[in-house]
Amino acid sequence: MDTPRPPATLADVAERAGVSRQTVSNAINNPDLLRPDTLARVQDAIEHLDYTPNQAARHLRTRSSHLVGLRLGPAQEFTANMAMDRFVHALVEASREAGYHVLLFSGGRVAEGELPDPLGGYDDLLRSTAVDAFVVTDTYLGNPQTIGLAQRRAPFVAFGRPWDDPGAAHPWVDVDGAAGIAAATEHLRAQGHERIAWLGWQPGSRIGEDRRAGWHRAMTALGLPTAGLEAAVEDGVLAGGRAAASLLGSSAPTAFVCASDTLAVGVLGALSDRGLKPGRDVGVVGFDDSQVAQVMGLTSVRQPLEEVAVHLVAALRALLAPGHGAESGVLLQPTLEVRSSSTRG
Amino acid sequence: MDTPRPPATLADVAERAGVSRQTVSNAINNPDLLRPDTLARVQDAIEHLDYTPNQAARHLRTRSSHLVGLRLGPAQEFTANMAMDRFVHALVEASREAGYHVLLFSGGRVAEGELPDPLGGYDDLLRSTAVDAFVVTDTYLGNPQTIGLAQRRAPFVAFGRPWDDPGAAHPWVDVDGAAGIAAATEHLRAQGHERIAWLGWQPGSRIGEDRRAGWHRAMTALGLPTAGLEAAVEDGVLAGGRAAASLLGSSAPTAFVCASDTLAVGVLGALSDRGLKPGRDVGVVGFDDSQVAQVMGLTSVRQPLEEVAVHLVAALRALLAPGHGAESGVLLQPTLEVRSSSTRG
DNA sequence: ATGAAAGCGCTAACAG
DNA sequence: CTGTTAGCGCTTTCAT
Repeated sequence: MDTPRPPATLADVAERAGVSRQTVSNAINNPDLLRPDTLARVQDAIEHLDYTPNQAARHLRTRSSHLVGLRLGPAQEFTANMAMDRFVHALVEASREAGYHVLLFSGGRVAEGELPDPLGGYDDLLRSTAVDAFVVTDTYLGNPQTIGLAQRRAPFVAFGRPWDDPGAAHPWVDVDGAAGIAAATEHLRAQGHERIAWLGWQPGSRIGEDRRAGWHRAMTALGLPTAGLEAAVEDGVLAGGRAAASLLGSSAPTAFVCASDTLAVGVLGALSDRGLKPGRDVGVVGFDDSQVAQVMGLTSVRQPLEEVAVHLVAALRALLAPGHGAESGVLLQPTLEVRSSSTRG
Repeated sequence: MDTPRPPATLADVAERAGVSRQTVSNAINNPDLLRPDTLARVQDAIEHLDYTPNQAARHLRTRSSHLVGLRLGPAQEFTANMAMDRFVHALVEASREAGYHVLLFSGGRVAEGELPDPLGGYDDLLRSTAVDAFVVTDTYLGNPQTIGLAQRRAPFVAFGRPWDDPGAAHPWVDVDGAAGIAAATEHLRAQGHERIAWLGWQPGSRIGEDRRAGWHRAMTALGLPTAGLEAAVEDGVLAGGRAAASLLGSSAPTAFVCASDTLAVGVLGALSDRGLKPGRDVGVVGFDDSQVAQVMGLTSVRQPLEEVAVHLVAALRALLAPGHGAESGVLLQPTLEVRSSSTRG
């Protein structure tokens, strides 16, 4: 009994307001063009008829869906998606404020032994005009997709620097991981530590190398030794624990800066095995401020994902609405969330 | 130099194949209607022109966007979103296989002191024909949105039972939390525990009450006492730790079953404070199999979210393509991920 | 089995 | 400032 009738259209509103369809369209998209009284009449009609513009029609006409595509990687890619949840939230919120929605898609299931197609899913969405643009997040893998997308002239913005292609023309936003790690190192120094170890990933990840550089740079600036104080392992709790145990045995560090929360949790376990208390006895800092860090009282470098999302969306708007010049690269500073794992007392 | 020309349309394909537009449309949507040789010719043209149907046009014509809306709550709602990430992944994957994409939206920022609008965002998306249907996840709050959506005749499926409305007509999928907790309780009994405590939430949450019932039922069936062996606190590590400490002091439990991983982490902390080792000395089981549980070696009840997503999408298809009778309610069984926190040795 | 006509609801371009 | 005309690309009649 409630609303069995089909939704109102522009024509319905026009008729009720006694104007043409075009005028209604203008009332919505260019209110300034209308005389105040006409505008009021139209708005009244819109209200009464509970009118909402049909997106499909608008989309077809304007060739703009107001949708941005975000590909969800085949889960658990390395370490990055510990923060993915927060990022998605932030992106949805920032997009909403700009009048966009976020369309999620997957690259498709990756068959056993096959390499995932770095462009899987992008092409169809774009050519079918389902989305206006993409947000690309997994640039830490190297950046095959940014290259591929650029070749296809696909509008996109990247969360992540174009490490391997300084001449890349697309807009990007990234977080200065090296600076975050340097701040963590300085924080530990301020807590009285001098033998501060780096627990990072095996070479091959630009992000990992960047973070390590932050540690090394800070240590050097502080006049502290680095020799024998680092280990590179795969990202995992067990691997982190083993590496920490080994470092503790060989070079007596009193603090650890880690490339990820996962590794830091491993360190925590190694400390516990030796009866050492995090914070009081040995300082530990992780990276990503994941739920795990929050729950375990682990000090961690936190990426300003909300801010990242806002900049990405701003870049998108600039990209899609020519005229607005875009910042083509933005590097944001992370913050250090200090918890008990790095403070004495 | 690559693809500056606009994407091919149906008409382009028709011309190249020497048939009418309609025939091309049929080749795509009803291939059976074409003679094999015509079909081949058309497919050839499609291939050569790299044609992809324009979604906007199809959407306008068929009144179906092939998009399902999923609202992201204002972050951190209670405990549920520890698993949200996994669920979103699963839903995207299941949707893809059914030819749908997932549109994320937010309820809008909730102003200080205001109640969030349970229907915020839904209405516009629906009336603007931006989405075909919704997946509603936050039914644990009670279910104002299911009621509101039902009133608006909005097509939707729910992850979560209609606790307060057994007569609800919408399709739903849920996980049998009580059974999961009962299995956890039995597991602890099999490990030799008899004084198994329940650490749950304050009354008012149907989900919380359901999980507690699973513990109580299992304890009774096992002939074990429950008196003095339970506590109800707000969901948090600190609260969980305090409650565990109190129970340990008052009634000497040797194991804890918890309503969430968060509470279980609190228990772990309390044990550590007393020099007790999880597993060996005291058994602990959490709920949700979050990253925290995986990283800390916490035994936890795991919801089969992939399966949930598949059933939700199946229900959606049935809802949107009348004829296919839908199952209107599905209750799935969780599994117990056994780790060191609940096993001796 | 294929084609022709009509129109989904909207907005860009031009007239008035 | 407002109205008219045309058409975005597709699919649903209905003929053939």
